[in-house]
Amino acid sequence: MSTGVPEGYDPYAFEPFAVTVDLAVFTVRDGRLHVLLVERGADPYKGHWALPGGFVLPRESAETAARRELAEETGLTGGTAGALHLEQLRTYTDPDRDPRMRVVSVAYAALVPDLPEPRGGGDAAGARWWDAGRTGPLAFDHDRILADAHDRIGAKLEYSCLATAFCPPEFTLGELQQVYETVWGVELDRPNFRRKVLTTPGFVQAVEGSPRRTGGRGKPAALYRAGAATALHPPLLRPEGRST
Amino acid sequence: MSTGVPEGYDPYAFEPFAVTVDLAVFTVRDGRLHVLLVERGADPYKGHWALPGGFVLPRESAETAARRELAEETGLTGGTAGALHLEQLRTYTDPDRDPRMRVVSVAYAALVPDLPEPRGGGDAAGARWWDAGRTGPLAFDHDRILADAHDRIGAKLEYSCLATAFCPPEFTLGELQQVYETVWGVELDRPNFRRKVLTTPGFVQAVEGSPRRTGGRGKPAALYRAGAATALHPPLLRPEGRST
DNA sequence: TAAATAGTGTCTCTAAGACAATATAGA
DNA sequence: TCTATATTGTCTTAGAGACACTATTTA
Repeated sequence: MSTGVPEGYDPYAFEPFAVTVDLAVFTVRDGRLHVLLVERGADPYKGHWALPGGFVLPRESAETAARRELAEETGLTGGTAGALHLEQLRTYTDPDRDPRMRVVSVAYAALVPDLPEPRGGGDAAGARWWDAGRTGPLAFDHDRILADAHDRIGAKLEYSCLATAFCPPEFTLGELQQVYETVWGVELDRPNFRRKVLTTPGFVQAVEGSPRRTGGRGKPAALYRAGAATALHPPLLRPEGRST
Repeated sequence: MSTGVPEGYDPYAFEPFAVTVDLAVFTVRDGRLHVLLVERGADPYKGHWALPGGFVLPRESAETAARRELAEETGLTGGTAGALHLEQLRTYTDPDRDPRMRVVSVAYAALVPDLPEPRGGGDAAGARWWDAGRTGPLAFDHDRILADAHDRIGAKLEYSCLATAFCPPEFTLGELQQVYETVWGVELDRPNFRRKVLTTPGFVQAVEGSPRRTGGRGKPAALYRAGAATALHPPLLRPEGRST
């Protein structure tokens, strides 16, 4: 806004806008991308599943509201939720996107390591992880938001170090590779992936003292932590075409 | 929003949010990136320069509002403004970003070919193009929005065909190269740039009948139109580091 | 002619793709 | 042992960087 409020503008004169946040919370579980959904306990869309979210409070920024909702829905402590990767995706403003009133929603994508089942707090009837590719039709325009979020995450993996946000503090290169394969839906060559990750300065950092983790059978893998870098130069491009 | 409006929620019970759009309209002029600013005619920030923008009307999407404001501020006809590249950037929601009331603003970046001076319609005291790197402190949080917009445009040039949006319908490769050089603030090798553009399928399309345009002196350059592609594979990376 | 800009060709080098081979664990 | 996973290494190839050289215009 910039051209000034119209002379004599009264904030209460218009039908007010409500502002909400919607969250696409992703995790990688069993080699599939999962998203956190809540079951709606009231109309409209009662009984449908939807992205978690809620109203932005009068003295709150959208990001603060998003972190608050995330903590409520996932049962994470405030400290943990505060450290998660949260990224503003875009804002959905279609005048008819909510049948009750004019609601503008700021959507966020959040990436979390594999977490326990959510407790389903707040006013939702239930909450659980869904395979991101096999959700039924969601409430409101949430199918669109979910698709946009998946696209964005996939694109960001190419040129950022974001994939580590899906991993626990210490992880193997195999786990990191599985993040890429799961989000992109492709298979990558392991030696080449390894070379790319290790030759990108600051992407990952070896855990000293060579601790190793067993992944069942096979040779134990070395552990790494996320490095200091945030961007990838050059990017780690998907095998085929891209989006957006 | 998804967890349902609180029981008995009254849209008028809270202090309402206002929703606005802010536009970072860029063009390349004289080898410098320029942005369209308007001078504020009323408090707050009276006399300061700001990004053009305005309120989203009750039955309007944010993008519709942005195109309407763009047409008003630039004096473009509705048809022309409707075809311009307009990209939602992000939404700014700090509770104190406007001293008058709670205003949430959806920011857009627009790319236009070099245009005549704007007529400064609407309620702005004046409107003109500014060198994007030499604006004074702007009103509200518009310095931040402008910086974010510049970053985003620069990043998108790498992996999209967006640069043609800065060019007229028919353009030379030299003009296209200057878009990259201006937005990125670097110099590119002409033969290499040419090779990259011409070997990327669908980036540009030669204008048949070999019409040519004189750029003063020197050999006339061949003309091209924007091609059908929207993404660049592989991307056209900046010489040095990246952002975001 | 000189200067300016457009366009071509070529050599080099980086990094990605393909994939063979080796290492170390559990069954 | 066999199987599974991790790790190393090597050959090939696509594409970017550097830059010499040619072409076509105006002054």
